[in-house]
Amino acid sequence: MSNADRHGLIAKAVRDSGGATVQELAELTGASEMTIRRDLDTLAAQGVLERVRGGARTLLLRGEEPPFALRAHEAVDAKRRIAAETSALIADGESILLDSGTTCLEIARLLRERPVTVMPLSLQAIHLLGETAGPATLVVPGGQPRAAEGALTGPLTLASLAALRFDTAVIGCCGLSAADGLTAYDLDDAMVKKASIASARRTVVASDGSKLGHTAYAYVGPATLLHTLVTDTTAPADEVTALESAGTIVKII
Amino acid sequence: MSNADRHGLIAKAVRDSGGATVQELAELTGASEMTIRRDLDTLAAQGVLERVRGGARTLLLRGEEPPFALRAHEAVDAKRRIAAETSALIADGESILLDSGTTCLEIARLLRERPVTVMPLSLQAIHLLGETAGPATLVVPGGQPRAAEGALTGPLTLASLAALRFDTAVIGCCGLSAADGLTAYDLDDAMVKKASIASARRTVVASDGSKLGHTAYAYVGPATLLHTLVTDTTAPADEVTALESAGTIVKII
DNA sequence: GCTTTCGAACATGAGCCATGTTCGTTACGG
DNA sequence: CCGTAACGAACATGGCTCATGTTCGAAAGC
Repeated sequence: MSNADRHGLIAKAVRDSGGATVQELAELTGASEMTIRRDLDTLAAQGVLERVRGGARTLLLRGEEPPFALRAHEAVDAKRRIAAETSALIADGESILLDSGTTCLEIARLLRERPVTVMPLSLQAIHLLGETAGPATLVVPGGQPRAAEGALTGPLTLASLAALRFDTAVIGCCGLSAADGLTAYDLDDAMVKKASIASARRTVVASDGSKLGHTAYAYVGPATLLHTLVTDTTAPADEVTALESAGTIVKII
Repeated sequence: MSNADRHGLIAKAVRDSGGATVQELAELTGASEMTIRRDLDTLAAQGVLERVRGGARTLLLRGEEPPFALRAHEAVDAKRRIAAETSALIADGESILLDSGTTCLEIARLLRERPVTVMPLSLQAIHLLGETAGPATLVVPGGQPRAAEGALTGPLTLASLAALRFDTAVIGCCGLSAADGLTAYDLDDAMVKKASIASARRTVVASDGSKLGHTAYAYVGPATLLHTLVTDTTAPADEVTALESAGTIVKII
């Protein structure tokens, strides 16, 4: 079992029952108590849980998004496939706006090898595109990063978006439905997504099926703004048909 | 001998004589030819030299700056000490503009642990400040990074600078003299430095002594714009006195 | 004050990275 | 067109780092 797997197990156990003791977690994972303690410290630093004497307590409220460090290791396969398909929708030479989130980070990994211009809206993607001298051209937007998420937001980000026009905006999402449109967990994020869509000729949403039919609390815009949705087979069929009849092209991988 | 040491030796040998064979370099460093080939590939990717059959040729013109990857390992000690002194000049709570370059990267490492707001002008420093959740607040400027240097330049950078005002601008330099003022190797860089100084109440230059009395080709501004210079004992005494009589406070570490 | 938990320090082992060696392939010179 | 030298892919090896476990003294809670 890898380090990340164990972290996932612990986070799930703590979230499901609201808390757990070090002993319980050691039994559950088969690791020693010392290792569990170290894991709990790590997860506490990531904001996944709260350390208490004897164990840990959950910090996550229902409906809230789990932290980036955890999501990055979940459903990697589906994300890779969605990323590959999204990348295939993009032609050489395009200028691309790339949203924050784990799926978009996978897309950044692929775009690095393509002759395109990319402006990523997360620190992780900036780092990925900046450290290797590939054929891709990197443009950095201004902004203030939101904690571990690394998503750039605020007036500097909006100003950078306002100053440029893109061929394609690749957007990740927290919630999408034909009825409630595109939604985000964070108001600042929602503003950035809104401005992103406005600055691009075409909007592609890359999202695994679990987000479809779900509605987060910050409204971005109606589903009719979206040209294409790339998702996987876990997407609910009724949402897919509703989105398609609203004019969005849906690619199911 | 560490990897970086050997790279430094190879780069120096190639630069000094304009070129070298794999055999020569293997003898010089005591490494195998295969290792030398791998090193040459790495250095070629960094833009330090050009690979030719049987060896390598220099790419650097006289007076040009060696690439970032090499400078980062040179005179680390002096840079650390200059960085520490520069950091000491900054009060908690200040908002700081941090220039690109290896010395400023060391300063970023120290500022990470301080309750300050930092806007770094290089990708490396953004990454450093963004990955660890320290007390420092990170603000990212927009811009286009210049290759391996990671220095942000262009209209987006200038716009970000124009939108903000800072307590202190910490500037690295390529050349500084009382007569010719502050100079940079790159015109875009020079424009950013100029705008940086204009956006800050106070300008601190952090530079090892080798840059003093030296003049690069892109003019930034007169030495009278600088409030404080932090340098080391290798700084030429006559330049130091000339700068001091022009009104700059000089700290020699 | 007693018990349990905690975490610092050290031991250990697995995995990774740098290096070297071998050998078939490729490029240049005659 | 052939011979020689260089090249680089593939594998072997060894050092180093990182994760894990163990021990034990300290600290926290009952």
